[in-house]
Amino acid sequence: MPELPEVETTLRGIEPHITGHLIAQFTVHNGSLRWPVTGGISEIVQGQRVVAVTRRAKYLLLQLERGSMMVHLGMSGSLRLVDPSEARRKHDHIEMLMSNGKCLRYHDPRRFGAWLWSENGHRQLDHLGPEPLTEDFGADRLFLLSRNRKMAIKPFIMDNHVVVGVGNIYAAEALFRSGIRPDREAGKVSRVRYEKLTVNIKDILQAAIVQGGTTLRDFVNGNGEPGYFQQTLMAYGRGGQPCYQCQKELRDIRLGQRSSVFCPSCQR
DNA sequence: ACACTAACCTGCAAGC
DNA sequence: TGCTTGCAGGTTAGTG
Repeated sequence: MPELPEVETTLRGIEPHITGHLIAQFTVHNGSLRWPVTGGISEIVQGQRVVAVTRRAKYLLLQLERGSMMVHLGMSGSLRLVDPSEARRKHDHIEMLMSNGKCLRYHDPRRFGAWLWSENGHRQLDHLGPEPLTEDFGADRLFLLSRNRKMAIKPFIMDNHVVVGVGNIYAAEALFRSGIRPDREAGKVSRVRYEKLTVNIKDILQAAIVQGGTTLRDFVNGNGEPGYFQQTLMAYGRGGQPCYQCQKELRDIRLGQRSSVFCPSCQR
């Protein structure tokens, strides 16, 4: 799944083909997602115009005339624009036929994703921290929020209350570039190192967006094309292999049930 | 408030 | 060949 760059890539791929058009038909083939999607949703959204498509954290928001649909891709979700005549694949759970003839298909083998309709906002968005690529996210915030926190720094920067959009891949990469061990206690990292980390988080996310995201197994953008950022990964997925900087063997430890690769020599 | 675990589900690779 | 195990991009709900 999709971290922030993959969601942003998806947004840019589908937005121009969706915005301004009517939802002609909305079909739920399998509504057993994180929260059940009932067939009744179809009657509500059909006939409504898509006013805008935006992103908040890893959520996509389809703004309709009388409310909004919040879409999350979970771990294995993807959205693709297809010709309606194209055969539906296994795990294509939801499809949205637009008045311009385009069909948006939601594919999600693990079904950790979500499609939620609301007329007046989504409570999931209420507690979210700042967007990483805006001025609202800076080193001061990381430094202040981390004081007296015993938690390891990697789960700390992956906490959506702290900052959104930093998932397992980009957390590992940002810490590698910053020379910070992922298991370092968040409250003991200096302000100077948080400044470096902040810059690296922003740089990496931005670079990944430019390259169309990271495709590990099956991520595709709105047009079915893969991303290329995986060619840039220095740490993620490289446990046991030599560090590109010092040739020492990269270690793979578990933090908060997530694999965390780092270089014991370059990261302290 | 904080720290930590288990859970949701399918697919795939590795090991026996 | 098959069976079992563990792991995978995220988030929430529940425990102390």
